Amino acid sequence: MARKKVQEERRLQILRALDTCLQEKSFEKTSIKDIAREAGVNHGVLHYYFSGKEDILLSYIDYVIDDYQAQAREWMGGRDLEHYTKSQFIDEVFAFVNNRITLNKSLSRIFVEIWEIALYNGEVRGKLREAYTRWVEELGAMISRHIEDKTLARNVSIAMVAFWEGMALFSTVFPPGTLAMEEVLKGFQQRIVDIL
Amino acid sequence: MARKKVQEERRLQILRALDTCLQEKSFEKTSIKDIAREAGVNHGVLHYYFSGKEDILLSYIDYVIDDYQAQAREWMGGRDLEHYTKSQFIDEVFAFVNNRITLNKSLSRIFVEIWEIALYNGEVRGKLREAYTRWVEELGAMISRHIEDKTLARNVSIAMVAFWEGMALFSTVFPPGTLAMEEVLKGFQQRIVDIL
Amino acid sequence: MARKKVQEERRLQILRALDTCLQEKSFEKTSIKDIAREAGVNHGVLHYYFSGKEDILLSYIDYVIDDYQAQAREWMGGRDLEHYTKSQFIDEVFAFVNNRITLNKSLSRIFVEIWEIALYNGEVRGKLREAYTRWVEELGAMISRHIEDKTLARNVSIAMVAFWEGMALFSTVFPPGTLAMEEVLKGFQQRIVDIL
Amino acid sequence: MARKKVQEERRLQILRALDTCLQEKSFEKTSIKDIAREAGVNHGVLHYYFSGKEDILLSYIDYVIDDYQAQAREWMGGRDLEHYTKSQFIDEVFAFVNNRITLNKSLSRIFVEIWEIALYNGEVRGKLREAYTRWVEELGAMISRHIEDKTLARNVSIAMVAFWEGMALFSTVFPPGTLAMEEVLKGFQQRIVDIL
DNA sequence: CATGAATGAGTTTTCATTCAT
DNA sequence: GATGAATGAAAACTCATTCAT
Repeated sequence: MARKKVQEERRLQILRALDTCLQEKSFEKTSIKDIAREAGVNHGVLHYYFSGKEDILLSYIDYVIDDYQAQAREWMGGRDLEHYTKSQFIDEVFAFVNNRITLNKSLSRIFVEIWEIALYNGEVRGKLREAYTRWVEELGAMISRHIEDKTLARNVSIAMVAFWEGMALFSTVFPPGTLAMEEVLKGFQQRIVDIL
Repeated sequence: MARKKVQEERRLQILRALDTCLQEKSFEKTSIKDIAREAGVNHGVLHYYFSGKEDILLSYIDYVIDDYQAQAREWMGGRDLEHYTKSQFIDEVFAFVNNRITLNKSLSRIFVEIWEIALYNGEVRGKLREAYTRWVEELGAMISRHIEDKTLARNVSIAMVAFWEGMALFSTVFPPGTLAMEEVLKGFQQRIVDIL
Repeated sequence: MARKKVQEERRLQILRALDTCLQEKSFEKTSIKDIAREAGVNHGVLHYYFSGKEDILLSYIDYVIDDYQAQAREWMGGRDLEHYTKSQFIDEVFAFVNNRITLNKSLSRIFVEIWEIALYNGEVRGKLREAYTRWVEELGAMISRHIEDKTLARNVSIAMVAFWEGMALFSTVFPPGTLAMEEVLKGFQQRIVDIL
Repeated sequence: MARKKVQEERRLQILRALDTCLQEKSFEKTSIKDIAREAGVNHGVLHYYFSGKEDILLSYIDYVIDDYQAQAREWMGGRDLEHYTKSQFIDEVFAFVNNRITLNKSLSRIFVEIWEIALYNGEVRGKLREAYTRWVEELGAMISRHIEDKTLARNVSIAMVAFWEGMALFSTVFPPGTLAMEEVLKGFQQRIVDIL
């Protein structure tokens, strides 16, 4: 039991180290030794806990996706969505997404990195597809409470996620303040209110 | 003069080869020899025409951006935007962007690759910033003809580009038909019509 | 005493595991962990019972040689060689050697492996020299009972062992039935009868 | 043309370097850098001329086998076997094999190494099988000129090769003079004369 | 005694780059 | 200008061995 914990902790330590490394180098350019150095462990242990660099990557992606899904669950659990009015609901959703995702620059960077890896790696692509599908579906389910047309609900949720991702993309390239990100997000939010 | 032309042709040949290579491997994993093989030239010449791998990359990005700006100019030149009605204008813009950009999967892949490189490379980031800034501005200028509020025009154009980019991102991960891309694009287009 | 037995049993368990491993990988490519896995023990204990990988090897070679000498002794002990006729004797010797050694493919493989190690390892070479010397001498002694010329007896026994080893070598490379091994062995046996 | 020559020369240089290395270390323990050092070239070139360590090995084995088949051809070409008497023929064959093969200690070492590799490597095993098959067949064809029974001819040639190989094996382990190698070989030769 | 986490030397391989021809 | 041979740095990975628990 204690053993398992130690193992899991070590793995997390390594994944967190990779997370840090990715803020300054691409995964491709990040060497096993870089990660080890950042984690403060011998590079050999990375091969002890993971079967190779690809395994680290895949585990890392799971870790990132799990983490942000946990955040989403936590957010949902913390409020009584059932009794929200339409605009209260939208306010809350945007507040959450804007602050935790779209305007979270370091998360956005990580995701751009993952999108790129997905371009050439089917397994990563699968993970991404699954994560976004779930996101769209859960958002769609929430929207459905405020709208009749289910197809519209789904399409709106796809559009919302696409828009958020596009904005996140911009946040990695434009220095804060350059693009009127907040304003644009607010404008978009207003349109969504109008639609629902 | 002729000399210059030959040189320029050789460079283009190499950049086109890289373009092909990027459809199956990341830039990082694409070797100079891969590009040379694809271009049908000896790998040594790549160092004659370019100062190194990074130089090829930078030139390639210019080439890609120039190419798509040329397409945009050609499109704009080919029609009399001045006399378009609002909805005609929007129809045309979406038709162009959807077909040539958002749903152009191989272009989207290239751009995801470039976005990722920009994450860690200031020069590339600059090129991207400039390209998107220009895009937003030109779109904003066009929109301005149909709307009073100039700030709104700009914000709408930012939102449009962000949305298109998000959809392009999705197109690289979701098999065609999985997400109701066309429908979502059409729905979004309708909202833009409503706004203007 | 009991302690010693347990220890000895553990060592044997490990050596038998190595024996199994060598059927599919060279000693060089067989890792300590491979052996441990095969033996069903933790790899750490291999360093407890043996001083290192080389020590395992040396012990293993002793084990193999001891084992096959034990077989020989058992064979000799089981029959009254004193009263055999010349051809009875030859029949018996060949029957034993052919079945237990020359045509024992997995033993032959092990020996090829050991011969190769002996090429570069003086200690192993010594063990091999000693084992073959003893074999030649014991065979020579048996032959001497049926022949006057002692030098001839020795030379014949050397030739016999060489021939058997050569045939064993072939058995590791030629699929059974490819070379007419049995027939050749029988023909050779006949010549030996003729000589004695 | 000249290019090809240079390439072939370089490859040979590397294979000869491996040959030298194998006199003191097994192939497994010989590193690419060892071979490069021995050949007096940068280790990178080994990957330029060969696709990897296995390719070097395979090429080397071809080189060794070709070399010794060339020796055999040269030997055969140099004498008028048609007009030899039986015992002249046997004399010559043994003289050649004894000196060039069986008692050529460094060649024997190489072959023991190759036999061992063949144990675990199907491609090498195939090469060995082919080489020995050819050897047995050519020897059998020569013997057939002096004997009626074709099956016997073949079996005798198998036995001869097996015996020679066994003796070669001994030569790698017993210091010269320890075993009465020459005498044994002479005795064996006499038996062959008797048979034919 | 047993375990398994940790170490670090060593191996093969890749590749941008240089340079003589 | 083109060619391809050569260089050397750096990467991922393996593994015997050590050692604290």
